Amino acid sequence: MKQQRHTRQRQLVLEAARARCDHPSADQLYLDVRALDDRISRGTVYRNLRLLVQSGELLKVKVSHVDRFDSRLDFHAHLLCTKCGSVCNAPLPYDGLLDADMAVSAGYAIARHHLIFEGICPACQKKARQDR
Amino acid sequence: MKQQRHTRQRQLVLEAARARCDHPSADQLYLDVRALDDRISRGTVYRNLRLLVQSGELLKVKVSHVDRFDSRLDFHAHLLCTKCGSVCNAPLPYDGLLDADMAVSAGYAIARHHLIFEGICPACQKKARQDR
DNA sequence: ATGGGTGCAAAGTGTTTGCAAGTAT
DNA sequence: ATACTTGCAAACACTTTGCACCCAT
Repeated sequence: MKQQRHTRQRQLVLEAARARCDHPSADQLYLDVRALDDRISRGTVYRNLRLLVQSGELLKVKVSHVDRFDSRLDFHAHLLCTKCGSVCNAPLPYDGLLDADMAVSAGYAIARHHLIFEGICPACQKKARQDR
Repeated sequence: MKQQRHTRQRQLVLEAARARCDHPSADQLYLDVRALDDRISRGTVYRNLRLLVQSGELLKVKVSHVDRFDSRLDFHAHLLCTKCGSVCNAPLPYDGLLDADMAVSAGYAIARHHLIFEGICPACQKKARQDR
């Protein structure tokens, strides 16, 4: 991998990602950074996000068709609200044994697993009750 | 939901999806159907896939940024090979208890979960050994 | 000075949609 | 006859990329 330089833009992107815990999309981060530096471009944000994921400073969360990013680096499960689209961390420890078992039974060299719960978040449930 | 009609094109799309067990993408299905009817359009394939998912005759498999489809309708885990991009069914029973537990501990109304293992499939492992 | 990084705009990829004509019911 | 469906092409959303200039090392 090629040598990474320290730039103001990359720093801004990383800080923006760390400032959020709602697993923001690239575009959300672009808007956040844009509020601090109105000259930064989308291309730069996307490029830096890719670099930051490559160097392990961020993780990509694969919950929907759009890429989302997470500054929390330990593996963990996610909760996706199918109503409002929000993504939260799930209160559940990562089960490495699952990977080991699957490696044996399927013959794959398992690196990790993704576990995503789909449902309605408490806020949307409450709203649905009020609207009734 | 509006009334669904039976059309030759929809039938072709459904049969094409059922003929594969590798969780094909919309474009792969388009190519398969296109081989049988060279007048069908991409738009029609996409539209019918959406309708077939809505009516529960197919499931969308959310393993990557591109939509993939599955004619197997029971919930099950998947294995994604990060080398060749193939997707297989995982030999693991669906754990409904996990959903019930998460509903309690997170306060979500959980509908289901997605479990995706990432790793290298046996074929790619073998190829890697040979290339060494 | 060197070569990675930036801003911009254009291109790419996968999917959806408006429209006029066609067809299942 | 009605209104859902089709083929086509244009539009869309999200992401990547080519280029000339810039700047961290």
